[in-house]
Amino acid sequence: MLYKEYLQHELDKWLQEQNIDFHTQPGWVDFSKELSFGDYSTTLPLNLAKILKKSPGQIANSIVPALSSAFFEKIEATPNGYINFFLHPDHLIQQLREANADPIHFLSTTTGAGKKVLIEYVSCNPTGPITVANARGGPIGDTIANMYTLFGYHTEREFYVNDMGSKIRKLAESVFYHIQLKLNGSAALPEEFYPGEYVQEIAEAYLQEDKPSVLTLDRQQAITLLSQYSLEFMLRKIFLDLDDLHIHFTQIFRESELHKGYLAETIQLLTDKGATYQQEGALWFRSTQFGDDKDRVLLRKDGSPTYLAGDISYHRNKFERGYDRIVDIWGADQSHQKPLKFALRLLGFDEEKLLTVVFQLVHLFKDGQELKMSKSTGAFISLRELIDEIGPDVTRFIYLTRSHDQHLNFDVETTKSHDPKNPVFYAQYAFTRCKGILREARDKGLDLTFIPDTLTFTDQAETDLIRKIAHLPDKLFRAFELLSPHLITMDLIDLGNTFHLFYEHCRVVDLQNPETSQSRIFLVQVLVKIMTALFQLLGIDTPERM
RNA sequence: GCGCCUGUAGCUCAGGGGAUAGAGCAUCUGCCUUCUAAGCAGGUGGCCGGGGGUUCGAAUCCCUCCAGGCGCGCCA
Repeated sequence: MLYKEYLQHELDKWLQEQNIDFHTQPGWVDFSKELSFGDYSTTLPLNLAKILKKSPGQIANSIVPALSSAFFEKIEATPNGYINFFLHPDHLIQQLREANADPIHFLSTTTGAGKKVLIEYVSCNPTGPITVANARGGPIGDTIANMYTLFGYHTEREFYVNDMGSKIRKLAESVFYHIQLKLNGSAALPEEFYPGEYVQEIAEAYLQEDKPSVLTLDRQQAITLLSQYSLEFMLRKIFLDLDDLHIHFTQIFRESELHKGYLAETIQLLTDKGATYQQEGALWFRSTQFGDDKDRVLLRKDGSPTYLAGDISYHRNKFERGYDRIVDIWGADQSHQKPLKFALRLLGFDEEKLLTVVFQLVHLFKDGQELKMSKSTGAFISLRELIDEIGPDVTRFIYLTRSHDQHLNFDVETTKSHDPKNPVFYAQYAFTRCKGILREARDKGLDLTFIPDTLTFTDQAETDLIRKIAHLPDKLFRAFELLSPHLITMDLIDLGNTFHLFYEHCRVVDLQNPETSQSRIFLVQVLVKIMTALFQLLGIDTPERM
């Protein structure tokens, strides 16, 4: 149940009845700052004071009588002008029962029913292993996609492969070098070269597969062959690494698909709009017309399309596939957002449908020194190394604790030491404690399927936990609106905290007090279901024991 | 120089113009004969980068300065 939405609606209704030409703003109904202020609070009276020329306290007093509702036990106007809403205990228990019956339905809404969303993420260049830096889009994109699914959207997850660019050729040149070195004992270093160890790995894998010796081919043919091979090799590795983080795609889109006339057609469409011009042998997009810093090249002197031209075509294709919403998860080093959106507007697409989540880059430190990562120098920490050191759960959790527009800094040493104080364990431990309680209950012969007709909760720690559960739908919806998975992570830590408190205060399995025991077992079972759903959203495991 | 992001406790970070600025970690003090102490309770710790402005009210919005990151290719 989304109480914020409900309350905002009620307040707007009151404003209308009073003929006050004023509309509430989303932030005006929010969770109360502390438990003594109830569950939800509004600052509407404070905002009305000036218009109505009355004190906020007076206004609060005049609104309260109009707001009676079965959901709330108490609606209180404070002298300083807040209105605090206290959820009714009976209603809270009703919410618990609903959460138990169908946790997914309890947590979500059907906002996206019948709608289609495409979400594209990671899409790293297959010119090397996926690194700690470019993997960040993985957990973010995957969790956002999970949220869309939760809220009823038909969700497609896409990985875009740049299989046409010069960087693939550079990789092939590098692999070719190693093959020549291996077979001939010597080779000329190509002008463009990737120094990483993985390049040798590709060369060795190629030779092991008993391929016809590339050395008999002319250079051009050899490079073409090796481009293909290296690309597929790296893609397999990337998807294997992502698989360990439980990241999967419903489809892969290859840039080469666009080069069968679609890209040329897209450029023609832009030209038809008068948005391109020829200069110095290249075809330019007149993006300054829309406020861009400078015009952008679409077709180079040699006639080959730029990355931007490809991406405009790719997004045109996304739009033409008919989604209600298109989400791009981009690293901060992607700089062509502006001209891309200009082009799409020009092509007649609704920009509002396209949401771009830009995440800031990852910075690694060791002994206080930043480790600079670069594929071209071969210096980087691969995602694989990180997963091997700290496991997939901690890896995902680290990526998901920070807001995407926050730089992600972490120290290699502290992260590699598998620190048991990592916050992911705090939340997971709460979960395993729940599971421990249920095991104990079962061992003592209690019936876990039994749901009492009357549930009684008297301890403060119990009601606090129940209230936290009741607030979750609002919290999740907020995380969804903002496409901010890290808020879910925070909620899990918060929920864990409230549970640990409950655990200390309230003995659950207690044969001397069967009624209290049954109510608490029910509560723990609901919590298990809720936490499972939240961990699933984050793609993090729910261990039985730790 | 221009554009985007950031600056909040010792560290990593939450915080939708409103009530006394929060969490985890670290540190100090207590708590295991009871469902896992990877926990709980309590203490220490803050000119919310500086300055100005808007407002009844600013960590939050605007301007400016300082500091850091990223981008500013006929690379992808």
